[in-house]
Amino acid sequence: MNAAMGATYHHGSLRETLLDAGVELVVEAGIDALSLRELARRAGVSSAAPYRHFPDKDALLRGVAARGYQRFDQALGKVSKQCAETSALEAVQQLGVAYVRFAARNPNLFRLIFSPIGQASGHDSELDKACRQSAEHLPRALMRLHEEGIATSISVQELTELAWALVHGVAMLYLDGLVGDGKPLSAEKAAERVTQHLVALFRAD
Amino acid sequence: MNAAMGATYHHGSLRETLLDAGVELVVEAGIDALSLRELARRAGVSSAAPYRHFPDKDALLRGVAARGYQRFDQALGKVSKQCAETSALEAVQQLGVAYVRFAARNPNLFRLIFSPIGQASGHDSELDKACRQSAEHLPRALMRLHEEGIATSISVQELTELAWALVHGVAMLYLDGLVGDGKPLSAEKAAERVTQHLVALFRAD
DNA sequence: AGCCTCATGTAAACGGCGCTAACAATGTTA
DNA sequence: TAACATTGTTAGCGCCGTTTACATGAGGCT
Repeated sequence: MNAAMGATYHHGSLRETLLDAGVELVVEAGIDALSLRELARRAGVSSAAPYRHFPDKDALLRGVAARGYQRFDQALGKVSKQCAETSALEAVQQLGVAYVRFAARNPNLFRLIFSPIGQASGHDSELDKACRQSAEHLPRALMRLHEEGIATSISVQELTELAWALVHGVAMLYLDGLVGDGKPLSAEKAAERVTQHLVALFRAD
Repeated sequence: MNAAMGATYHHGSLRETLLDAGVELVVEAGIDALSLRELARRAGVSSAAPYRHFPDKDALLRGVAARGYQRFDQALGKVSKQCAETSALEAVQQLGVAYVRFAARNPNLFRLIFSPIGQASGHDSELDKACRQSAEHLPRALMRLHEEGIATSISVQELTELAWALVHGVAMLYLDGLVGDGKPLSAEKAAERVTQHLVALFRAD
């Protein structure tokens, strides 16, 4: 297929094009603004063409969610690597901040991946994989914590629930404008404040 | 207006009827399942009738969200009163459990009130009021904590952010099926586990 | 009572949506 | 080259949100 295509009947990479446009549209205007017809328009094909690549709109949205998870995973993975040589406590803190920062910078993608669509498992292996991968960073960092002899009285699973719930809650409340009590607190500040208490809890153990 | 109405031209309480039907529909089938036409059908009026009471669909959804917040506020208020004579720590813990329990029992309402629609402030005074009210239970309980001399090194606002983020995160992750690691953990159990760590943090302070 | 007015209902229409069916063009392979 | 599978197109269905023009009836005024 010719990459520099002109007026060919077959698009050549419609599936990818639709997913790209889908991510773009979600990022710019939110989930509700996405319609198959609009994506088809942007890709320069007819309204029915997307159905050759996705059984229905939800399937396409799962594809978009999968890409969102991949970005999320990359953002967390980057921080994990950067903190490979710091203390485990520092790594956990940084991971928490990165979690909230991603939500703040990509609110629509974040809302999508943690919506029923993004959580529909068993339909899209790519989504499932990306979801699983992005959920592994926190447990890994907490495992390091155990290895350093910190907070060993609590199981890694329970530590994960605790830390995950905390940063996820901050992220969600931040997106809803419910954190900061009026003042436009930055997402990083909010995350730092909260994760510091978490770290204090670990230290106290 | 006659309450036991027959074939009157004017409905008499269409606004309330629509909101009732809206809550019902959201509870049963989720936000996306709600359409103005369906509500009109259930109320036995024409498709355009709802526009005499709501400028658009979002306005009606805000009304539904306001009712959701009122239920939420009631659930938390009930627990607050029950815990008026217990220790402040116990009250905080019970409040956290009630928060997650409400989310688990009313997933669709919970998702609605913490969606952009439920958070749109300045449009619906009833919504704003119900939102503010339901957000006051936690700070009040944490204030009692301070009065008992617990965790006084942290401001009530910061305590609120911490506790709120934690329980909100648990609630959200629970709705997404992301807590419990496979096993069907009850919402109460999940909330208890997490809030116990929070209480431990307060005690350690 | 009769009338006016206004709130609140109806009917009909518009464009946009998800989705399907029938058909056409292209790529692939024997 | 001929058959076949893939991937496009066109046209149309029913549902949706919303608007416009019109109908009904309840309450206040004289």
